[in-house]
Amino acid sequence: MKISDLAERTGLTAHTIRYYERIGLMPAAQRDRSGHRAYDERTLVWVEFLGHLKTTGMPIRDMLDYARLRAAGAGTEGQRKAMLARHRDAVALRVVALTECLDVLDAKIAGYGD
Amino acid sequence: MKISDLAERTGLTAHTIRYYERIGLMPAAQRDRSGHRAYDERTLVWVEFLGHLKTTGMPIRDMLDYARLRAAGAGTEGQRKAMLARHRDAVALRVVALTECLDVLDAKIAGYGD
DNA sequence: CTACAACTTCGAGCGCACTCTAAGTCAAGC
DNA sequence: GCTTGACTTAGAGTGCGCTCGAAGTTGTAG
Repeated sequence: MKISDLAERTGLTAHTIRYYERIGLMPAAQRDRSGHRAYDERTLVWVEFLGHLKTTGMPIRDMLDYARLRAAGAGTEGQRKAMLARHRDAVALRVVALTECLDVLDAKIAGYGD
Repeated sequence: MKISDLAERTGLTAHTIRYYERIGLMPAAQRDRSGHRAYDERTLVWVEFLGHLKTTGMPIRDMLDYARLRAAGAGTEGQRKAMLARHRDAVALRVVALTECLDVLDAKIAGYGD
């Protein structure tokens, strides 16, 4: 898979994918004989997971912490699990806050009449 | 109410409140005899409402559109209601997306075992 | 009278997450 | 053989939403 294919399948741009590699969010890509990046399905899964973290508002610096633990391999599972659990709880709180805001918005909208 | 009081009651800083006024998110404040900004309860309500829009991810440029309609007064209620309704729907979609991501996170966390 | 905190304006600076440009390389199709 | 287009690098630029600093004024407490 070339960078343009990965871009299409993830919704990122090739620019953004190179940026992610540069800052360490993605491991250095394999290269084909002409020096172009060549990706496999495992990379796709990783980028999609990063997408979930991004959707839920995790800052890149935290994704980097997670990526570094992942790169460190065995022995870091506990820390990774704890990180994700903390993040999960924060997201759940945000869902509650958003739901409350929806009520406020609905009330305001209703207040405008027809 | 002085700017420091409004700051304390809204959780914003005085710097941010002046910034909001500068860009047009808040109407030019009344001044006391020494030139200091003096706020009433209505301003507090407005800032709290801006807080709801911010919490739900509305960009400042959209808040500005809303603020301008509000400043224009009567006759813009329909547009304001439509804006809020569109925003409400977008927020509802985000809540759904976040909830789906929570499931993904839970699955991932469970995958790490104990 | 003096010290001090809180206010004022203007404008620069910052952190985040991209986003784009320039200049160059390479493989495939006509 | 030449054009086309996707790739490569390094580094600069962008938009958002603050955030801070400098320099000056004002009201209150001791």
